[in-house]
Amino acid sequence: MTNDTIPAARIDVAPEEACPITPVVGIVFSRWTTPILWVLNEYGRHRFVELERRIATITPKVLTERLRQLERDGLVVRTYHPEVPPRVEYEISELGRSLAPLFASLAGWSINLGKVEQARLDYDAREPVRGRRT
Amino acid sequence: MTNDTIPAARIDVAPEEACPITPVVGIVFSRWTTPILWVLNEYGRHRFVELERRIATITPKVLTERLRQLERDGLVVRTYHPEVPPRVEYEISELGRSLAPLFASLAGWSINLGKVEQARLDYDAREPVRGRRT
DNA sequence: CGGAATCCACCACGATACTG
DNA sequence: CAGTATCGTGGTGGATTCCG
Repeated sequence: MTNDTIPAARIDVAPEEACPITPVVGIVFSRWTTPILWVLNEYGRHRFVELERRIATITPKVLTERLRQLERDGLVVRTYHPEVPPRVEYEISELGRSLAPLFASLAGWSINLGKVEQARLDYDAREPVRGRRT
Repeated sequence: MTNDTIPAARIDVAPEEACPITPVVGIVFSRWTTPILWVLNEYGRHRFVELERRIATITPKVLTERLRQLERDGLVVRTYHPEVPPRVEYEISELGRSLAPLFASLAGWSINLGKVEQARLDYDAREPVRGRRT
């Protein structure tokens, strides 16, 4: 505990981000990951096509990519059943499940979506006044 | 509490997303918004350049864009002081401040980053076995 | 200082095949 | 069924320049 530990340093924070949660956001909230994790968490194990249908607007290619990434990050578990026809199942991992309270929090914040919508209307209503001074 | 509330409907979920938190994610976790909100929430009101320096890797163009978006969504308040030289200050709004617990949750989940890293190492270690069957 | 305007590069995503 | 391969594009972000 001598003073040869980090010398207070500049407050410039990390070189990368001024924000400690950025890495988590990158992992958990990159495109399509939330619908996938939500579905797996909420409705349990799914086959590929089931996910595809459940999410509907995702293409198989992108679904594959995202599932790979989630599997790699340890948030999703992939199980291959060597049958004919082949069957693959995806389920949320324990690590993935640990995100549940977070998701619940997020869902809870949804009650504020109306305020956001209203803020947008207000903003758009007074913004045509070009120049945006004041 | 009669059964004339939402008639069960199809479970096909929303047409857009199979996931109710997607809208919130779009608003709160789009690119750069977290560092900005985090800084404003954590360190209070900032001038444009201060934010620029604090975040460091962001370009003024993108910073402007994101600040506009956040202002429009009611998460950030912009105050213009007509002086010479001009001075503009950004601070988090009450609505933005309501995200604080969420951010704290996220920050708390950071303890799992090591597990993610380990999962990646494991995955990469066994993946060179091409074919990815099993 | 606090931006706006312009130009450009990249790649994530979508669409459309095809396969074990 | 559960993907992979290939191609094309648009939209986002970076770099640069200029302005009130």
